[in-house]
Amino acid sequence: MGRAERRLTVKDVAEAAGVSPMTVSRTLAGGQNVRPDVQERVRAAVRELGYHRNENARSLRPGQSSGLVGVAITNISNPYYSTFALGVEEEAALTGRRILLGNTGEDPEREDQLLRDFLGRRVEGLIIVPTTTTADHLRGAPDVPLVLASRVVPGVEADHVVLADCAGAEEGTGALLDAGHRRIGFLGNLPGIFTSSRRLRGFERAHELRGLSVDPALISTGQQDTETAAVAMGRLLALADPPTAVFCANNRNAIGAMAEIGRILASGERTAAEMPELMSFDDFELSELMPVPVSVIRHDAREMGRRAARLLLDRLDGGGDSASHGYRSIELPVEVVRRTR
Amino acid sequence: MGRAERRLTVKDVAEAAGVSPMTVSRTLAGGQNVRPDVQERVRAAVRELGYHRNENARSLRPGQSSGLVGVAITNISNPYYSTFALGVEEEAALTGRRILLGNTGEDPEREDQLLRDFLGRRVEGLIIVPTTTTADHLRGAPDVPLVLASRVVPGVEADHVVLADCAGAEEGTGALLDAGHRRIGFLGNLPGIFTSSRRLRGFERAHELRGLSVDPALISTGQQDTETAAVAMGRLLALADPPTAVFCANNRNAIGAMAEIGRILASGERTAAEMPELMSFDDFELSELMPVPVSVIRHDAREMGRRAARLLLDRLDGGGDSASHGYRSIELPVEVVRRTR
DNA sequence: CTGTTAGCGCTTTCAA
DNA sequence: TTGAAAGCGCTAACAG
Repeated sequence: MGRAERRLTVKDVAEAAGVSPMTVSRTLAGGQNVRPDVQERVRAAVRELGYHRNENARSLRPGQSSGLVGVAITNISNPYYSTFALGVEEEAALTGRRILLGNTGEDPEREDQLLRDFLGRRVEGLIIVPTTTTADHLRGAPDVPLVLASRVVPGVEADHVVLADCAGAEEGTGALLDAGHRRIGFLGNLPGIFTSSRRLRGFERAHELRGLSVDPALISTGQQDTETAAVAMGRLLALADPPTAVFCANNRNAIGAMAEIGRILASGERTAAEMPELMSFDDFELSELMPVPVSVIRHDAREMGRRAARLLLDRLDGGGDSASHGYRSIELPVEVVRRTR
Repeated sequence: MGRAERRLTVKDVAEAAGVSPMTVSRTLAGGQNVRPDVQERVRAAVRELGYHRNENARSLRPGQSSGLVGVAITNISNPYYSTFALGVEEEAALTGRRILLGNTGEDPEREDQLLRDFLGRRVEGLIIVPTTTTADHLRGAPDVPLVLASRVVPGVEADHVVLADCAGAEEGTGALLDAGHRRIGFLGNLPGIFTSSRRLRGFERAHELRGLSVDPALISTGQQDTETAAVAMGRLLALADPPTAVFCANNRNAIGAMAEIGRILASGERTAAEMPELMSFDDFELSELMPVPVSVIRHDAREMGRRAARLLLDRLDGGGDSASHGYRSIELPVEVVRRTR
């Protein structure tokens, strides 16, 4: 119904309530110094007309904030990131803020555009999962607080929350090695990505600590989605001396690897017993029901979102206090859940 | 570095470039009627200072739009909705718009707040997955175009895009019945929800068409998450005469049901052969690898997001033209993928 | 307790 | 081609 031709303003409400715009403004701001009966009249007019104040105009006044937090993630449809976004949204909502969400798709240029746009919309702060390790745009400008999540960019000083990538990968890999595995494959995404390289380092370190070497032929990186991960898994399985276990550095690679295993099982060429077991950095739903054992390195993406938001909100609301201490760094723990045949 | 103390304005740029604010504005708007060399000077100053215009102030002028689309979904962390959001974001980004994302958590009150907030931020349009069938807040006001997705609210006239819930559920259920199943369980979310009731209707209709009746004891609704779905599944399995197949009306119920099956298998009390097979409305990753066959009713959430965005953008950019014809209704097809033992 | 004035950053309109 | 003035909707600061 009633698509208002002209947007309503304080003036309209003021007129309807028989008061001045200022009284309307004060009432809407909480009602300080406005007689209760007048407040009631104003609120009635607001309801009647269906008025809601223009937050953009409001945020134009100095000292008024936009109530917006810019969130840039690399892939909304990855459950890991969407759960992360949920955590940010929840925490931001607690302070009455909304999130402006953008998808970078691992494209530094899109990330750059996104950030400029966010700033243009006067977000109070930024929470981003950076796409790249070159960070000119990040270093360049942000005149608002910035929080990095999941990945850190060298040279950019900012609050950040990351996972215990290296330690988790080392522990998970160690569990496989200690169980007797000697040929362990590695599937990861782009090598330049912070989490990737940290997880690979953990993988390697577990070997080193035990005086074992890693066969480069078993390492495949660069898979960003489940399709390419499945192809990479196929290559590992086709080796003359295939791995007896495969470490998947994220859920995309784990899902792809598992799908490839499923394909081979369905073809009847090999049995589940002949297939490598998996270790997945990132738990995923029903991972416990797979035809081959899937151990997982579990963590809480939602909590990571909440913590990232907290870091930001502390700076925004904590006043000069929290702003004074240096950049804060949070490393969230991960939990290795081992599953065997 | 350089956290600007005072935000930069056109004036600062104008001063730096030795021109008037208007010239800066014109240059940034595309450069109509500005000498090329002057434009270059302005752009240099913009780069130099790291200026970006205040979109909020900009959108204050009449005729200027905010470039924002409000998106309210019920649960970001549900892959179905996050993929939907991705589709919306992609399509909106094509026209230079951003999405303001909010999570309602199936709470009508939060939805209401969210919409008011969105309108206050002068979104150009709204795309929402409504939480409820009572729609006073929806009918009430929206002075911007509204698109409903996934669910429709009776009495609210708005463009919408939904799935072929009823037909899909009927086809899926029919496939089970035609395969000889006579006791089919049903797990769904809140009965009041549009998709739920449509899918239940399809389930029932498949029975009716074959002259079969549905045992009410096999129908369980109200499960919103995987935990409660697992409990409900447990109850079905504990019946004296348990179902031989279970129809899960969405991915949350399917995942929960499957988890429960897995738990029982792990306990060794029963074998996979003794477990019901599943029919899931919503595909999910690796559904083909489950210990019992999972047939899926597959659809494209991302496409639904894109289509919803298109409906909205057509009204926004299509001018009075598209605004003239009545509300448009899109029903996206689903595909039943049958898997058997 | 209430109203008036002024101005946030931007751009449309009009004049130079 | 450029600039000056005016005002979008709102609210601090200052009257009254």
